[in-house]
Amino acid sequence: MGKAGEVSAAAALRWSEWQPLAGYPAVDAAILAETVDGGQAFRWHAQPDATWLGQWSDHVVGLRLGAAGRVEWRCPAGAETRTAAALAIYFGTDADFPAHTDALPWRTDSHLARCLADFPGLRILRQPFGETLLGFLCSATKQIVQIKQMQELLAARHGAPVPGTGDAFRRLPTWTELAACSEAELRACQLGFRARYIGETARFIAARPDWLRETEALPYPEAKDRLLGLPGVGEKVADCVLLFGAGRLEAFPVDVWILKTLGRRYALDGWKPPQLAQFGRAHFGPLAGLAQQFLFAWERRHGRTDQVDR
DNA sequence: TACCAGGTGGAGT
DNA sequence: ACTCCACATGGT
Repeated sequence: MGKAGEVSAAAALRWSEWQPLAGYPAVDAAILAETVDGGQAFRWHAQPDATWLGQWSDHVVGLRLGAAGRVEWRCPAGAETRTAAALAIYFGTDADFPAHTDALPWRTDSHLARCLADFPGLRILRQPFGETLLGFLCSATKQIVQIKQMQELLAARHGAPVPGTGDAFRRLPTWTELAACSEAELRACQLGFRARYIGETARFIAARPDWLRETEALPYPEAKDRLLGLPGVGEKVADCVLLFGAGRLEAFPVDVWILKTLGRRYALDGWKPPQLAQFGRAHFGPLAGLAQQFLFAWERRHGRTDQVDR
């Protein structure tokens, strides 16, 4: 299991040819890394051959950078057609992120302008709604590397094999599968106190087969209200699920990094998360969640230490 | 070794 | 409504 297992599994599998990711901008390696491994998704792993290996739903994808920063992908041989369709959704290749980014108030916000310039091409992923909920239920006071480890343990121990890959890859468990797990089994996946939330949420969702699909389809305020009713889901997790798992770019999650960056760069030190969320919506507008991702990435790159350079 | 991590919920003011 | 704190556990 773990990274070594994935490497050998990836090597043993018969892969498709590499092909360009249509409709995706040229990026450098750091931007690609920030996009797939910067805290939106938790199932992408850097490989020793400088490719990325990622999974969502029953999709398995390799990514690499080709000439001139063009992103190329491959998948298990035979899955090319359905993977191409899934990639378009996942990476939002039909969405106009250049226009979205240009619509942010960077012209009157010099810090935002600096963030956009630092991560050209960064965008918001569109992940499966239920898997996004699981990932962010695991995220409370955990580092990204640990959240990734939890996802791998959950998939390895409780997820079904990905069809067409032998036993090389496993999906994340469905909510129905999670509902069948004991809390001890969940805790054994390093979930800690999150195990109870995940177990209770799983039983709630498993008893309501249409609940997730209906919630994903609702307008942002109603969808958020429903998510907030789940144990372990508060304002921040609900907004992450809607931003990264439902394409709601107005969702503005306030985590510890956004708390820091708004305090340091916008002179809002001491403001509470609810106030900051309101500031975010008012200042950044209907695409506040997209702005949030640039601020988050910039602060994690430059703000590790406590310096406050204005 | 301390402190921190893409927080939440419940108890006590 | 606001504040404080327990909750598990590995990274840095």
